[in-house]
Amino acid sequence: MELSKNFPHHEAEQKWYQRWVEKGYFRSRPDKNRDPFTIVIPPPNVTGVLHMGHCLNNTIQDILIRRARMQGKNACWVPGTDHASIATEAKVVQMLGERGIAKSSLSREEFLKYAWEWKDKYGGIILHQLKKLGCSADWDRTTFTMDPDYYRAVIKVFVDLYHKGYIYRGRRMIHWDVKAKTALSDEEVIRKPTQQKLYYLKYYVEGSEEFIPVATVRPETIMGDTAVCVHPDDERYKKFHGKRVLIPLIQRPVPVITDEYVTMDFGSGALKITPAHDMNDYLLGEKHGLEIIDIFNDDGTLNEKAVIFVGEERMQARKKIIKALEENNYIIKSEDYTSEVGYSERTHEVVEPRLSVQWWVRMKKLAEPALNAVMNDEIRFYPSRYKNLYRHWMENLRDWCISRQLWWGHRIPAWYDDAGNIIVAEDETKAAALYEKQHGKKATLRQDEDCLDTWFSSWLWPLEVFKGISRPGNDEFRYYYPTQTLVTAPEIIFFWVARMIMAGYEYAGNKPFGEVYFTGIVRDEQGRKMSKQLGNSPDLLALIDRYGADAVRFGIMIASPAGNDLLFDVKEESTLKQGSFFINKMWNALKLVKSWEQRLEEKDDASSFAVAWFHNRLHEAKAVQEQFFAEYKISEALKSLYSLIWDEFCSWYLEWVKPAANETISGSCYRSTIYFFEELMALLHPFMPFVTEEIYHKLKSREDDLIGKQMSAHEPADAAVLRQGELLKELITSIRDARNKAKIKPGEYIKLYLPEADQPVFVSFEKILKRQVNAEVIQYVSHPVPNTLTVIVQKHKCYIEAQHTGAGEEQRKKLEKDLEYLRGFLASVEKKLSNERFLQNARPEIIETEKKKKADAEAKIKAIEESLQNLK
RNA sequence: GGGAGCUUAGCUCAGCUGGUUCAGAGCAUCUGCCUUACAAGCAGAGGGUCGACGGUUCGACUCCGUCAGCUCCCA
Repeated sequence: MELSKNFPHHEAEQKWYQRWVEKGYFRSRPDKNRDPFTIVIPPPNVTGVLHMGHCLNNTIQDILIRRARMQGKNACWVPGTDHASIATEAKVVQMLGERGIAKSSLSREEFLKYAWEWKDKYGGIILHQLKKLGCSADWDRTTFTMDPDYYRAVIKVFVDLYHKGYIYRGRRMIHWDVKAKTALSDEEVIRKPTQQKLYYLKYYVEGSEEFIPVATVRPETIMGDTAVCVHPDDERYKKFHGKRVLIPLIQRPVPVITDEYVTMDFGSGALKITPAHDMNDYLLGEKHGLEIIDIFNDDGTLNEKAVIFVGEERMQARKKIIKALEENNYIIKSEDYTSEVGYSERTHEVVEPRLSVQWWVRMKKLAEPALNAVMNDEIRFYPSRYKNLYRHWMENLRDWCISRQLWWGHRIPAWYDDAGNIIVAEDETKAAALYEKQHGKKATLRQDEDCLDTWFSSWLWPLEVFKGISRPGNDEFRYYYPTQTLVTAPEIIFFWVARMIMAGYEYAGNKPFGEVYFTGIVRDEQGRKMSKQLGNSPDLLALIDRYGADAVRFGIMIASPAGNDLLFDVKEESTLKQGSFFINKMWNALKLVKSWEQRLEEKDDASSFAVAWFHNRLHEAKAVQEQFFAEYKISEALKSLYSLIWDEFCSWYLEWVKPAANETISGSCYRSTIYFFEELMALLHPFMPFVTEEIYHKLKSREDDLIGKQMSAHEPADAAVLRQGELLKELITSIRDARNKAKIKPGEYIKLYLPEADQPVFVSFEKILKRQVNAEVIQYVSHPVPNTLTVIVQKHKCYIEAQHTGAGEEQRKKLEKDLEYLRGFLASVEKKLSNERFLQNARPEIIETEKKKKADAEAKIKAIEESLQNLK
């Protein structure tokens, strides 16, 4: 079989993915004879296109799923997308805009028609991109959060929570996006330090020439003031307690109140209270029973309650009011001031705190079991430090605002009559019936216009992908739930992870997943988070096209320390190159091994030591893999495989067994080599599925596929053989180094003398050693050989004889350097051993190892001293 | 303002319950090789007083404290 020069990734990716799908490897059905291993994908936005974050996240999931599949588990990876109400609605509005249609000109039904049109056309592109990455999800299970069943499930949960008393309607202070005209959850608000001006305004005391200076960054809201607050102990203002002051320009009197909340040395120490337009003011207002005056319309313009500048947009109003205040001599001074200002994640407008009637979920009770589950490790977090963060959040939970002023999403199942009575039911018919029952009459009911927060549907994800809400207790649900592992970004621990846990306990009485692995955040080479806004995420499909999916997977995983952020060098693409070099290396190893097919001979295996050594090395590596996976150190696992394949297998093992130019290779050695190669491909397959599958098939013609291969369990490795292998490597390296330093040409043969006393140690790998250091002959001697280079490996003294051992100087320098180090080392060990307090306090085994260190160092020093003698 | 995390070779990171034959890996760098799988390679090498200062200890990269710098989450 002729092998191409390089691994043909385009062809292989297409070929194998198609075959995997056709043979149904990704498909999972309940099977009582096997344990399920289930992962639900964090559903990407239906508007999403593959970016680095997805790539990392889904590669990890695929690695876990493929590994589980090869370990005999019933691996089930459920894919899907999230309807992403705000993002999608924005896309649809944009599409309409391009067609010259204004959203306001459409009815809700018309708009939704366009929205579905958009979704059917562009939605789910990302799922195709995940296939390009090689993701082995069960595509038959693809779920969308607005699928009919899913939709009903969301509504059912809303109705249920409402009747249980968890959901209520309340006037609360919320973040308002004046551009999108919608409420935002706390999480959708981005806080950024912003340069502002702090104005000191005169609030004249009623009927007096005296005034209280009040500092504010939002002078346009003074018309909504309902008090001025000072610290009760503030001497400057004690005389004004109980008095009233006049709001500048409009002259409305408001009381002076006191509260310890005020910081005396910030600003003027006097705070204007505007309960309608500031979170803290609202709380203070509630505490002191203040009136609430809302001076804004929902688009951020001033309303008639503002009295002045009615109809002006808030930022314009600020400019105008400052001018008016200046003209009327109300401004004492202004100073620069930087503080955090909230911006809408979607529209980037400054968020307006606003009082609004919204739907809420009471969280406290739901949170209890969810907090306990994580704290007592029923659900494990990796890395575990997120437990602290989680606890802190769960213990300080606030109610969840779940209504959104959007059309794309799950419409709130609440109906109102003309008097404003509320009926919550799953559909209009049920609502009407319930209304009649409650009120004893029929009425025209009007459904709430708002939609539910997207997270109110995604918190049901692990439940409803198996129809756990719409068809509770069904077989699939009972088999797959709870799922095993959730892989997600730490930034959505509260939006999503915490709420799924709550929903899990509320609706299934059980956790939704056993383990949560938090990935790092992907950053660019400048350390900036990769984001759509910055446009610093590379085009993944282009990278996959250029380097291949395996190289991309490798590149992103190798750079991805567990739980830490990942710096991805987009410019150099260095880890991608490393990945494709690695593929090339394996491809060439394949070519080498295949070339032996024509040179087989059934004979004694001269390299049996190599086979025995690699056999043990492989089992040791398998155990290491298991350990790494158990701790979710996935990039460590990949690093160790990389080194196992490149260094141990290619650089050492293959070189040891490689037949010389005109020689044959023993059949048993060849078969072992093929077996090792297969095992290595199996270990690597979860990380790099395509190239490993290709090599697996090229190694031997076969019917089965690597993706479905069951991994054999590892056996305990023989430590003695492993030590022998390390000794051999060290001998080879040291002798080669000595050759280099003595300027012995690579092609030149040497004579190698080994210590007779150690012959039993060397004999098993003597032949390998001879070839690897290019020795013409190996002899065992009991005394130093004159006119040779000495190499000391561990405790063994070896002598090299060459035609011109010329530059003995290098050799001497090295030995002297080693000697110096060892003497220093010995001194420190001796010092320690002569320290009585050390002897008293240290554990016995520590003292033993120190004694051994001393003996070893002494032996080695002696050997070096002898060698130096020999050099003279 | 509250909370969390990070600071180890040029870069990205490992280093568990404290004990110098462990200060390590990969990439990058340097030297020598176009050796019949691979120059996308092979064989070697150099490079860090483990952010700063204190403390605990016989002994600290590893524990505690203070400080500095960076990042994230929340008010």
